[in-house]
Amino acid sequence: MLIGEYTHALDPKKRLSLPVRFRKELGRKVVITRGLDNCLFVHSLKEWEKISRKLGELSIGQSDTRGFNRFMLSGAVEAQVDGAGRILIPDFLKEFASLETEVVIAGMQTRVEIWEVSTWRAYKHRIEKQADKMAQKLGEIGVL
Amino acid sequence: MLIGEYTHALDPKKRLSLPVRFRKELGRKVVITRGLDNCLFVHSLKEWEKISRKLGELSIGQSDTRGFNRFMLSGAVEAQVDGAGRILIPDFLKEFASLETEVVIAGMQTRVEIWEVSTWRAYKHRIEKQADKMAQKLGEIGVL
DNA sequence: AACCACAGTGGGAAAAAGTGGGGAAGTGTG
DNA sequence: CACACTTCCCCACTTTTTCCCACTGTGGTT
Repeated sequence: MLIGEYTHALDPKKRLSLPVRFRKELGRKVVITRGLDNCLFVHSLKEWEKISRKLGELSIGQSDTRGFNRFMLSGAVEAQVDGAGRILIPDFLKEFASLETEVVIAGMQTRVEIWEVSTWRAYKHRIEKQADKMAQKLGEIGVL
Repeated sequence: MLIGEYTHALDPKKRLSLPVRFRKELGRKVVITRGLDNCLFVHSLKEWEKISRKLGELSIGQSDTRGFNRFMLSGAVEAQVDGAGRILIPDFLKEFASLETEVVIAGMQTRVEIWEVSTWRAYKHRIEKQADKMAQKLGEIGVL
């Protein structure tokens, strides 16, 4: 289960070490794609196959589907995990997510997200303000 | 059943010992998450599985659902209970709940909550006041 | 009252995680 | 073909985490 939040450094060589807790589940090869809300998605190869299958099933007749497909697929990159548990972030993805050197790596159950730390903070603040909504949702799923 | 209120110390290594009364029910592995009103939730692995299943069912298509999911999942951490019955609180959760060294651990039936002692006191005062009001009202209408 | 058992706490040492950099190998360009 | 540049593999350093053991105070028992 990919969960938790970690802050790591993106080094000058654009390498990013994955948190140990994620390595086993992600495997030695991952797929990085553009994500939603200005972050990157990282999937294990297995998960990615599921996703690409689903994308393939979507009708290509609709232009918004076509757009979404291009968004996901054109930005997808296979990345090898090196001996130290790091992956290489390609330039265009680094730029897409406005990554500098401090980066947040967040587990989202089946995928991992990569955020520029400042973007992440801003996003989180926005979410945390909506405590009432959150309480409602928690109630809906039976936590409270 | 997790009930009762305990005050424990969060040591410099960010370790927090669980009250003995909770240990059996929580098991050797727990999941800590962000909670409401500035506290943390601690769930047994079993309880957490229920929650994460529900979370997984939510679509990522809607932005508010996405936000809720990110709040819950990125804020969740699996924690091993060590030989002395302690768990490790990650930095970002410690910060989220503004934990210093004195911490309140409260049983809430199916989950445990962790509060910074000052936050807890403030919250309790607020609730107690409301309780007075409520009791008064109940009295007025002849229930109590 | 002395004793024991155990919960909570603290600290030292070993192991591992994260990070940084050198240099070989590979790629593309002029 | 030579050059610049990126990628990959390896080693090394620093900090954090993990594991283990020991101290203290409390509550209960003999």
